[in-house]
Amino acid sequence: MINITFPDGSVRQYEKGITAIEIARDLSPRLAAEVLVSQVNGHVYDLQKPIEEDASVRLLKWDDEEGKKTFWHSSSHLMAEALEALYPGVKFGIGPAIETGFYYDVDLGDKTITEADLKKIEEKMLELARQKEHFVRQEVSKAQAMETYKEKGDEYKCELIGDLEDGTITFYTNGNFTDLCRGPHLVDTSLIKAVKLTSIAGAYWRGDEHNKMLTRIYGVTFPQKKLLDEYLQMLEEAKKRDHRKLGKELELFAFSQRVGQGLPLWLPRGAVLREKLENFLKSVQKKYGYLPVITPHIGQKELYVTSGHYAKYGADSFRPIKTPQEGEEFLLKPMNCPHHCEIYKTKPRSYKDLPLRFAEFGTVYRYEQSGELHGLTRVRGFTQDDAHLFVRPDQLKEEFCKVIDIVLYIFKTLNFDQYTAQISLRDPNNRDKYIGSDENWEKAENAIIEAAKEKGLKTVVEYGEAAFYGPKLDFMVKDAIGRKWQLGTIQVDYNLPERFDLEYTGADDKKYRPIMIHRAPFGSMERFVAVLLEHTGGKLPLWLAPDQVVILPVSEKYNDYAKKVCNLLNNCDIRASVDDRNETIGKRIRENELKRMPYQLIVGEKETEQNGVSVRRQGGEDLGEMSVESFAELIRAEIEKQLSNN
RNA sequence: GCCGAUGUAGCUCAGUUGGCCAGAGCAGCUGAUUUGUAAUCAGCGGGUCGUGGGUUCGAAUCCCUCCAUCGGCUCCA
Repeated sequence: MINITFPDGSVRQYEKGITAIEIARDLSPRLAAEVLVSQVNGHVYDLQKPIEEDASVRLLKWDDEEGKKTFWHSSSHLMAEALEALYPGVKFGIGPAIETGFYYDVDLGDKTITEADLKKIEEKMLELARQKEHFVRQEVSKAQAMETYKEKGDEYKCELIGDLEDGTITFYTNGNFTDLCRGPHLVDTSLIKAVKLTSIAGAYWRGDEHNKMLTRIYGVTFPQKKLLDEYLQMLEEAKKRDHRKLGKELELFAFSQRVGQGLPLWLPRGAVLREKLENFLKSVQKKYGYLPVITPHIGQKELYVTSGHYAKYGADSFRPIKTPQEGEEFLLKPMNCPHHCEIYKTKPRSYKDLPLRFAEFGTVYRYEQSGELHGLTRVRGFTQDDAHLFVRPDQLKEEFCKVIDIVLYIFKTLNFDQYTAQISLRDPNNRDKYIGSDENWEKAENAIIEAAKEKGLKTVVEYGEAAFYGPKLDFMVKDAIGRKWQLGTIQVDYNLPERFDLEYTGADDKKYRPIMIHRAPFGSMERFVAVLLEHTGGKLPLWLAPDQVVILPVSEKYNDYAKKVCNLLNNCDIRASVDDRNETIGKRIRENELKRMPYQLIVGEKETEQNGVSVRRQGGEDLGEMSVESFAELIRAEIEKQLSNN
């Protein structure tokens, strides 16, 4: 007999060699029906794997991350089986589970698959799922595995097997389909009740653009039809919140083919929104001792040769700008840091001057590959809410912590209450990708890790995600419908101070090198506005709304009164306008609702007589009649509440 | 940049297998209406069918080039 310990601490005894699914059946039939995969002593295993000794066992279900992952991984095998049935001779690359769903990369030879074919594949998958095919694990030798796939003519699998160690190779078979796979998998396919193949795209074999492009088919599956419906509904909701759509509808920004791709045009309303965001951050930064600076949009090529960016990115950037002067070349500013370094160098600095914090809403231009451009989240010209902090080593951690404070304050004010921080460190196996000494890298990495810990951030560490000049801390927020976005970033840099030979004089009259912190809490104005729109669905908080109030006279007779009210509100710094178009009141209300107008004031006979307004809040709530002064006070109080955030 | 899809009026979309002058709703303009909390009525104007080329008696429709957009891949200082 062996002892099995459960997550609640209870222990039961079972025969040696019992499987997790048998344990589940013993505990309850319902659990047995729902369990997807097991975790034995921390490792995820097939439910049919015999347990040979004392172990702690968790039975993972749909709600467990690993449960979902196994479910989707098995689904990708199910899809592969369907593909092989429908397209004989298809070769397979890899088919993993992803955050939502799964994909399989396939080589269809001279055949092609289009969106129209997905339905057929879905139906085949459901047909196979209903046959309750068991996932059967089989250990094979490297030679056997190689032989199988050579015979099948699948060079991709052969390549994968080539990289594996003999003795660790396993196959999984469901129905007529066998795949090289580490597992684990579901017990059988019958748990897969709903299938949706979501899209089809090209993907390079092993992610390398020099390799052949395979066809990637994305899908998602669920153990209940209801869950699929909910998922599809979420996708609909996401579509409605798409910032590109909202940007057009709310007249915030636009793109023009003539101006060029990836170069956003900010419309009047969008410009107001941006201005409000900028002013908000400026006032926070003022409190934290930042000094505003302004630098030009271009700089001599030499500047970027000094910074090292030219060597790294020069070839893939906008071409240098030539002048009538032979040999003179300028680059469009791709980042603000080199300029800020030169500001640092405008005079000798003492240890007493530090930290120095130069802030600038700096517009930069980067030649992103055309296929990468996307709405406002990935553009070729954008404005960073940038600042560079020049600090002494003994100030590094404290300054880093204060930057984290700013980021968190912004998140709180804008109701991003779910966020994590990613600590991006060097790829330990590929150190020549980075510039700077090992010693400095270690110091910088430790400073970030400690600061994040001190601030109690929920963090994940990613190796290989660091910038080439230093490690960074990136903030990821979850929006109102659960999608993750990367926003602000804080980066430690020992490299640029070196390259620009930045110094300060210490108390001992010796020269020292300051450390630089790059930071952008929004990331960029473009990206932040995009995320904010998707988060709020366009219902911006009152203090940010480009239009806060519209006044609707019931008929022409009340236009003058409406204008008077409008003036009063404008004088209180409230962004109000009159909608006196010759349309019914119902139509004007509808249109202003569609524009996400926070407040609509209806004025007619009653209101004119009593010097009042009837207040409708966005969404339809009727706040009744009140004086103009009370309304202005209501607005003031609401904004104050939104900005105080304590 | 690569793979795939798409591109018809300011917006959202129709336009059968190539065939008279390319359509609708919304928006716009004009007029009527003077409106009380999510679409008043009528009339009018508006398109080189993304661009350039080709096939054809004839092209929005078929073929090629380029441009842009979308979904991915790669990338993201």
